[in-house]
Amino acid sequence: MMPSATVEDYIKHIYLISENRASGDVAMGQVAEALGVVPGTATTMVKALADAGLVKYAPRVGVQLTEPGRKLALHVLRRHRLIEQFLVEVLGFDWSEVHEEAEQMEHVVSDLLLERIDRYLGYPTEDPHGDPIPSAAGELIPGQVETLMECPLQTHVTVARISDQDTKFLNYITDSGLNPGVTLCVKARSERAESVEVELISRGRSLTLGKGAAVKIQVRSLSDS
Amino acid sequence: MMPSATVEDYIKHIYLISENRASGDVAMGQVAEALGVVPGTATTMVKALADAGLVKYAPRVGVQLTEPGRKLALHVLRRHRLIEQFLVEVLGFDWSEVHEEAEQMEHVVSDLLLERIDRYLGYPTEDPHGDPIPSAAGELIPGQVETLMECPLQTHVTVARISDQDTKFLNYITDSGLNPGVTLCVKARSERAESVEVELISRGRSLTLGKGAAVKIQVRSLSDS
DNA sequence: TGCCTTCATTCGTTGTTCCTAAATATTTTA
DNA sequence: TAAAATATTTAGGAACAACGAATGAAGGCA
Repeated sequence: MMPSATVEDYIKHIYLISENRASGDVAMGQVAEALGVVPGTATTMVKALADAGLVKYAPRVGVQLTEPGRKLALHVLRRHRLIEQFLVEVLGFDWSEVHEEAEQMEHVVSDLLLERIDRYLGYPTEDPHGDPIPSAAGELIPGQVETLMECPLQTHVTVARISDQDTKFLNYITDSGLNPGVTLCVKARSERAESVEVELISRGRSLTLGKGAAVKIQVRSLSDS
Repeated sequence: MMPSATVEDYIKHIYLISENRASGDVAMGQVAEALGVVPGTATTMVKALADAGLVKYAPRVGVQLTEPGRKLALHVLRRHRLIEQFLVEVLGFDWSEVHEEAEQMEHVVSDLLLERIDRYLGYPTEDPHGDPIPSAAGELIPGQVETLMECPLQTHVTVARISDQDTKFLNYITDSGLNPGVTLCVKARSERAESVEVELISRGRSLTLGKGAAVKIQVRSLSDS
């Protein structure tokens, strides 16, 4: 039985929540919030997912993807990210506006079509936001990155990934010249003031970001691969 | 309110059925058959479509698209056919295998994406089967064509359109060399035997078709535009 | 220890969407 | 005009996805 779009969304969000947090279990509250439903709804749905073998559910503890669940999550993510990449690379979409579109299409494109898209794009490994694209086999190379709040100071780094899909935020990123691929250097950071001062190398400009924005910007040291 | 995929399918099929037949009204039986439901279901659904203002429904007479209904039908058809064209032209699909894929996607692509696809393709007027693509404004140039059962004998004509979406039939067409664009000449026709003898000009081969197949193959005289 | 707050679960319901089966009604046709 | 073909009505049901409110559990704090 093909999973419904709703099931795919639940599984995808559970994956995305647990991806960052090290702990294995995702709290129901987080699931409910991510999906925009009341907690009771999430509990019911997650139990159904457990019956379908996609998650392991421990009442009052949380939920965790099983191997089939993880496979499904990566499959959905692969569809989503390849579609985003395609929209940007081929159809000239702006990277900040592709998310909604991909959100719809990720539930209907066939494996065959996805394969063609992948081939057409030359088997890309990242989407326009810098997010890694899972392989058809269901593998994902995480790509080690640090946020602007953690990376070394006075070092050249490139923007690898913006971990937020909000169009407004992405537009801000574009306007500030912080797109993935751009080289920059963290000049100073103040934990107390919760701010980071960044120099954009190519533009020779500096700007200061608050912690909230800084943690969403992931960078890679230039020395790496 | 956005029409559901089911509503779009009903409207699309009502359009396609009435497109060929001159009479205004489509019988409920035909609607039911096209959608693969029992007649009662079609009646109920069509009444809902009438409430939504998409069709005019006369009990025991039939159903007819209103202007909004026609607009919607052409909009869906435009999506379907542009997607098919895109899959064939850009992603290298075979024209016989794109129908199912487009069937899914036609319900989710946004107007913006469709516009980009249209532009990317250079504003095509026909899909891979030779079906005309309605304009964004909801206009459709019918393109006058005749079937192999009607066209003049001993005249060079080109295949304009195959009015069947069945993969097996389309594969047969491909194998026989009767794809849209191919030039041929009807040598003889027998109404009684319900058969047509056709010569493929470029291949110098002849073949005989039954009436059932012949009426699905639409041609255009070479003298026309 | 025991209460209180927070978070989660259960339960009863709701609402949509789409469908079927079977009885009934109307038209057409022979 | 009766039989055959078509439609319509009625009653009902399954799947899906959600909510609100009552209940329950667990950890923090006095």
